[in-house]
Amino acid sequence: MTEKTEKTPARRAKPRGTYHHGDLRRAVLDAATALIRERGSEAFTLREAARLVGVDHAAVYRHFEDKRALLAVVAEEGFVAIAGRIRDEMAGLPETSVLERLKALASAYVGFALDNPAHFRVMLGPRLNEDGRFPSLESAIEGAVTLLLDEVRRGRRLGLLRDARTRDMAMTVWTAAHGYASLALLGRIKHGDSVRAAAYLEVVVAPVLAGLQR
Amino acid sequence: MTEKTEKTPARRAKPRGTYHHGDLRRAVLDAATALIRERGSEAFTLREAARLVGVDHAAVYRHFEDKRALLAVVAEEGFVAIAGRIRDEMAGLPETSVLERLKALASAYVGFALDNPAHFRVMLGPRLNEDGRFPSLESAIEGAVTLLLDEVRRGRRLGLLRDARTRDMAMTVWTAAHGYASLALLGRIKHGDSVRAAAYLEVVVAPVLAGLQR
DNA sequence: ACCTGAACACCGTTCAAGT
DNA sequence: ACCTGAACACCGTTCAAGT
Repeated sequence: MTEKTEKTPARRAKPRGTYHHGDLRRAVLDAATALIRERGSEAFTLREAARLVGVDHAAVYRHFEDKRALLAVVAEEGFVAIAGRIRDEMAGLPETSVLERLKALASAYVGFALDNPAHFRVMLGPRLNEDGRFPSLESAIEGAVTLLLDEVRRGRRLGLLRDARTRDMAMTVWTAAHGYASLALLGRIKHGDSVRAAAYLEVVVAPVLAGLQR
Repeated sequence: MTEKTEKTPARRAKPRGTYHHGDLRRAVLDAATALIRERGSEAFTLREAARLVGVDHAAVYRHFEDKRALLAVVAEEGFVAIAGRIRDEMAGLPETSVLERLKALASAYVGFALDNPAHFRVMLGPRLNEDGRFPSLESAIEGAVTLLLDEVRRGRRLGLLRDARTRDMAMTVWTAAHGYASLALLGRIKHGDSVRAAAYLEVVVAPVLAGLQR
C-alpha cells in the first residue's frame, strides 16, 4: 500500500534479488506497527508485514520465533512509549502536587490508548505473556507501573493520601485509567471525538482521586 | 460437546448422513461458547465449531452471516448473563443500601469475567459493533448498564451519593469494575487464584465508592 | 549468517449442486 | 428450506536449498 507509488506490484518492492540490507528486525517491527495502526490489531498478518518490507515471509522467522513473539515486542514498545508519555505529562508539575500528577498520569495512559487504539489492543488484548515468555515485556510493564507506585508512595509520605497500602491505591488508579481506556476503545464513552473523551476522563476519575485523598 | 454422550469421535457425531435435526443455530452457539472457553477466544474457529456439531462448515452460514455475526451473538449472551448475575447478587440487599448494592454489582461483573475469561474477552476485545451492526448486542449492553444507572439514580434520590450527574457516576463505577476485570484477566492482579482476586476487588474499589459518597 | 521457495495443514467465505 | 462438496484466496510455520 505504501510503496506502490507506480503501478509496481508488491513483488518488486525488494530491489533486484539482493538481501534486505540494514536492520530487518527493526523494519519488520515498524511495518507491523504501521499495519496494526491502519488495519487493526486482529487483522494483522505476518505475511503482509514481510510483503511491506519487501522480503520473503519466511525471513521474519530469522528475527522472531513466531507471530506471538513479534507482537510481544510491539506490546513492549507500547509500554515504553506509555511510560515516556507519562513522564512528559508529569514533567511540568511540582512533586508535591501528587493528585495533579496522578491525574496527569491517568491522562497520559488514556491519551496513548485513544491515539493508538490498535496498538493498545495488542498490549492488552491477547494473553501474550500468560506463560512467562517475554520477560522484557514484563519489565516494560513494570517500568510504567513503577512511575505510578512512586507517585502514590510520595503522596502517602506527604500525607496527601489515605493511610492504605501503596500497591492497593496504585491498583485503584490503574484500574480507573485502564477501565476508562478500554471502555473508550469499545465506544462506551459517549463523548464524540477522542479529544472530548480525553476531557471526560477528568469527570469520571475525579471521584476516584477524591476517594484516595486523606 | 453436547450430543457426544458416547466416546464417539467428532466425525461420527452427525448420525449417518442425515441432516442435523433440531436447532442447528443453537447447537453451533453452544459449541462456539464451549470452544471459546476451552481454547481461548482468539483460537476459536468456525470450522471447528461446525465439526463439533457434526455438520459441514458451510452449513453455519445458513444461520450466521459470518464469523463476526456468530461472535456478536456469543457476546450478546454474555451481557445477558452478566445482567442476570448482577440481579442475583443484588437480590438479597435492601434497596436503601446503595453502596452495598453497587459493590455487589461490581463484584458480579468481575465475577463473570473471572469465571468466563475467554467469553469476557469476546465481549470486549474486538470492536464487534463498531459499525452499528448487531443492534441486539447493543441492547444487551444497555440492559446491564440500566441496572447500574438505576442504582446510581436511587442513590442520588436517597441523598447517599454526591451531587453529580447520574451518568458520570455510573461511568466511574463501570470504569472501576471493567478496569479491574481487564487487569485481572491480564494477570496484573497479583492475588493468586480467582477467589482471592475477587476478594481483592473490594480493597481496590473501596476508595472509588468512598469518593462517590456524599 | 541470512534469505528464498516450495510445501503443509489449516482458515473464512462462496456457490453450484444435492435432498 | 437446509445442507454438502469442492473451490478460492488467504494464513502461520517448517525446511531444504541457495548466496
